[in-house]
Amino acid sequence: MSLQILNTLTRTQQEIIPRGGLGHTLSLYTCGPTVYSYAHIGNFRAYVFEDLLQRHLQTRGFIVRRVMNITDVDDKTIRGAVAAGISLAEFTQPFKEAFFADAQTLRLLRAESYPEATDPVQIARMMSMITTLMERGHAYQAEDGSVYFRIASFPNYGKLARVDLEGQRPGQRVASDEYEKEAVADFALWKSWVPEDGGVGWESPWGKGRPGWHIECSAMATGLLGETIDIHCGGVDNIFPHHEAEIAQCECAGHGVAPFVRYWMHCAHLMVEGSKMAKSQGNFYTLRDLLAQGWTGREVRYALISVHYRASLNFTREGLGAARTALARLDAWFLRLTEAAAESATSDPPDQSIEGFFTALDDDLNISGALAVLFETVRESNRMMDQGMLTPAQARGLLEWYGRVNGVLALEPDQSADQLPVEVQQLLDDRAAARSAKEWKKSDELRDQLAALGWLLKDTKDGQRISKS
RNA sequence: GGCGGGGUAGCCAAGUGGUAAGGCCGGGCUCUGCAAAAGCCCCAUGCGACGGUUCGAUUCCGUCCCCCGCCUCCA
Repeated sequence: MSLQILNTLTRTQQEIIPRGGLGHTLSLYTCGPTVYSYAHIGNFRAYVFEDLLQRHLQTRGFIVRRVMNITDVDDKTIRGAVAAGISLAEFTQPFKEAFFADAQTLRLLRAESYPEATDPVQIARMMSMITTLMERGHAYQAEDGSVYFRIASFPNYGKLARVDLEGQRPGQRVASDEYEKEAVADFALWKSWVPEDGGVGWESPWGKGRPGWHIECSAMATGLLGETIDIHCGGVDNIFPHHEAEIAQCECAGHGVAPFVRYWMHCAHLMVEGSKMAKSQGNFYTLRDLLAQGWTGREVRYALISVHYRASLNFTREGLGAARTALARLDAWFLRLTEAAAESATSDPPDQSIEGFFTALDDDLNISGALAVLFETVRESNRMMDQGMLTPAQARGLLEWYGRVNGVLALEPDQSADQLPVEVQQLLDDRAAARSAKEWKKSDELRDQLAALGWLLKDTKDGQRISKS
């Protein structure tokens, strides 16, 4: 089966074929963060989905060129900078750094580039696009100095979201401060400077101002990936108006031959404990919040990745707990398999059926089906090891398979490079000695001492295993 | 109102016109000096409601109910 995804544009499932044909580079544009604050767990749901997509594409042999933008100028960033009395760059810098740190914690693959909206190169490209749109009659400057996209000039507007502008005539929704626009739905390409913008602004042919949000993505996407992009991802809330606007801008400013994007993919939102995540409800989490609660990046990753991207995800404490338990099971299985394979230099290929992990993902990233294959394989091979029926070569074959599986899931245990504290190591050594002398009472006392220090001890047939409790 | 996504066991969640994957929780057992851990087994005559088509529907059709999102630069 070929790799297929549900294309928002056509609302049908389609095989992914790069623009240049199979074997050619596949361009992937993923909407990135607006760095006015720490990204929240809902943002990361989208990024984890995109990571799964990229990893699976690569596993299937696609050569992926991915770009993710950083929006570092908009209403919120300006408001934050002005409120803090610092420059826009000073304000956004820590949030940019936090974003990359969080992305690493969640094991997200790096994109090829992370263009920033305030980059002079990008600003210049935005102005160039706006100029073209003006020249072609797709944009106009209003009385307030702002430049707007003239939606009436683009009959295809609404094709992605399938909205009918006829049904949204100006009326109850006209904001009082938008009187200068020709039509309500016209959106800003260039926002003219206002006092609230403080020191933020760029000189342009239309006066001092700043770019509109939609034009940022349009300019960065086409500038780095070309006028036609293969796949463009984002959250469902971006379908309208953001992505609709991007289509309008790109297809009107470009050479007009090809579509801006060939495959649109959108992930659903997540909820927290059954409710919409909102600051007012007190269920608004950043990754940092979760780490502070004792969860690890890979546990959060598992919780986010294990629900199909188009289904709304109910993010709960129970779900995180389930992630922790399931990961522990995978870890234990991997360790056991590694030991079973130790004496084998060769590997026997596993049953072909476990390739079902990948064919499930081929079907619009059916992660549930894929995980089912993984856990069935875990149970079946555990059963064989219980019975002493799994040969070392078979174990090695399974390990190699799991290596490919993990290339997509990225759920391996964290590297615990840290040395054990000296006193802990001493207690462990003492206990090992006591155990070999069968001094159970002393052994138990030492275990209690370790527990008091915050260490959890487990006796396995290969000796003591310790972890932080 | 318009557009879109959903309602499957306590929770999360696949899937098929032919009698319900997987994960977590729970129960049982095995192993172990004990404990913990780990492993195996069990766990929905039922798939929002009501009609219809069919030999047979959770899966197809119709009607209805409920949840979530977008239509206000929020993933």
